[in-house]
Amino acid sequence: MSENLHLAPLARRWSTLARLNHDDREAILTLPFRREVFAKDAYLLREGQQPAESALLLSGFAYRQKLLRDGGRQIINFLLPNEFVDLQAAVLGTADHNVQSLNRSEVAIIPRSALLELADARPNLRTAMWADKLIDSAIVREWVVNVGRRDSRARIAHLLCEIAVRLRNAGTNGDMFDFPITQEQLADATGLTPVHTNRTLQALRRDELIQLTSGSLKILNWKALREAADFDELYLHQS
Amino acid sequence: MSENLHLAPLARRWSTLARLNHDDREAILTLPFRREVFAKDAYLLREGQQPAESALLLSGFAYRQKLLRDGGRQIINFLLPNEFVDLQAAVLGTADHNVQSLNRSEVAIIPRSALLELADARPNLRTAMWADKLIDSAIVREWVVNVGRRDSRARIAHLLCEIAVRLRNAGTNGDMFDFPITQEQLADATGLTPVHTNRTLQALRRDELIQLTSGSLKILNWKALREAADFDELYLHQS
DNA sequence: CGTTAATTTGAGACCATTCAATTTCGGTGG
DNA sequence: CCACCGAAATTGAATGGTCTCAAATTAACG
Repeated sequence: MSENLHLAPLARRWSTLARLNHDDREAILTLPFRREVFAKDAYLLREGQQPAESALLLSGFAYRQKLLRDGGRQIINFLLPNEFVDLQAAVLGTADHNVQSLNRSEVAIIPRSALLELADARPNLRTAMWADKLIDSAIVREWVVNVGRRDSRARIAHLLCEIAVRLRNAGTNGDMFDFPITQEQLADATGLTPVHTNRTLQALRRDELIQLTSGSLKILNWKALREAADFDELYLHQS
Repeated sequence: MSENLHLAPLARRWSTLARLNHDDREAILTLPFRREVFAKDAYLLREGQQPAESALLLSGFAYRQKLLRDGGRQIINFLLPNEFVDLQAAVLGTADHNVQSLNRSEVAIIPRSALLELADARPNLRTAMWADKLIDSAIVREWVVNVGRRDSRARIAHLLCEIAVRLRNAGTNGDMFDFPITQEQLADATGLTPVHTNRTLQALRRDELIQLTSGSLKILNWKALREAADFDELYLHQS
C-alpha cells in the first residue's frame, strides 16, 4: 500500500466530522499530492485566480484575507494545520479572496479532480467535506459579530479564545502554544490598528489573563478571558 | 404531476449555479413541503435548536443574527426570497445563530430527509447546494471586511450595493426596489448605532447617491455609490 | 554584531457613541 | 376623515474609544 502519512491527520480530523469506514480512510491516505513549502507572507491563493488544484495546509498557519482599495487589509479567518485552503475552488472556480502563509508553512497540493472523484464516490467523505465547510462558515459568522459589536478588549480576547480552542480540538495543547501571529496580523484580523492592538494586549497581560512573549501564548486565566471575550464555543461545533 | 410552482424560483436559481437537467428540476418541483407565514421579527430559527426540517424563504426578507451577552445584536447576513434558512442544519445538527423574519415572510418547510435524499441521488443538485452554500460564505466573508475595515459611509454604501446587486441577480429591478429594512436593522448589520446610521444615510442622500423614502430605495448614482463603497461584486459569483 | 522587523510609548485629533428629546410616519379605531 | 398611538426617524450636545503620526525601544535573524 503506497500510503503517505502526511494525510493521516486529515483523515483523523474528518473522522470527527463524519462516520468514516476503513475504505474512506484509505481513500484519503492514497490521495495523490505533492508537497510545497511557502515562506512567511507568501501567497497560497490569489483573488481572481482559478486554481486547478487544491491546497491542504500540512504544517504552519495561514490566513484568508482581502485587500481594500486604500491598501488596508482585513484578515477573514486563520487556517490551522490540516485545513483546506480552497476546498471551494472546485465549484466556484474563481477565488474571491487571498490566502497568505502566516509563517513558514508546508502544503499538500492535490489535484482538484481527485477530490471531486472522492466526493462523488464516497458519501461519508462528502459529508465530512460539507461539515468542514460549514464549520468554516460558522467561524466567519462569529468573526462578523466579533469585529462588528465587541470593543477592542473583548475582540482580541475572543480571537485568542477561538485559536486556543481550535488548537485544542486539533489535538494541540490549548493552554500554552506557539503563537506566530504578529500584532500587525492580529490588528488586521480584529479590524483595529496595530497601536491599539498593542495597548489592548498589554491590558490583558496587566490583568494577568494571558502571557504573550516571543511567539508563545499562555492562557493564565481561562475563566476571566472567556468572560472578557463573551466567548461561547458552540459555533465551533466540536465538544 | 403534482408540481407546485412555489418551488419554481428555487429551481430557476439553482439552474444558474449548476447544470440541471429536466429530472433535476422535476425533483425540486416535487419536493414535499408545507407553507408557513412569519410576522416581522418572528424567529425562523433559534441558536441551539436542532430542526428536523429546513426552511426555504418564499417571499419577504429574513436575516441571520447573533445576540451578545450585553443585549447587542449583530446581523450576519440578509436572506432574500428563494434562499435557504438552514441548508446546513442537516449536517451540523445544532444551529449556531438565530434567523429572524425581517418583514412579513412566507416560508416553505421541507423535511430534512427529502433534501438529503435529493443530494444523495442527484449529483447536479448536490453541486447546486454546494455552490449555494459557498456563495453564502463568500458574502459573510465580505461582511467581515465591511464591518472590520470600512468607515460608516463606505460600510452602508457597500451594504446597499450588495443588496441591490443580489436583488438584480435574482431577477428584481436593482435600481429601485422595496426596502423594508429599518435603520435599526441597518445599524445592527453594519456594526454602527442607529443614530450614526441615520446621519450617514442623510449624507448619502444629501450627496444624491441614493433616495430612501417610505420603504423604497432608489439608487441615483451607481458610479458614485460603488466608488464610496469600494464595491466589487466578484464575491457574489454571478456575472 | 549589524540590520531589519516587531513592539512599545506619547500626545492630539477625530469618528462614532451615548443619552435624551423631538418630529415624522404608518396603521388603527372612533 | 380625523384623532390617536406606537414605531421609526431625526436632531443636539457632550463624551469617549480608537486612530493618526511620530519616535523610541526591543527582539529576531543572518
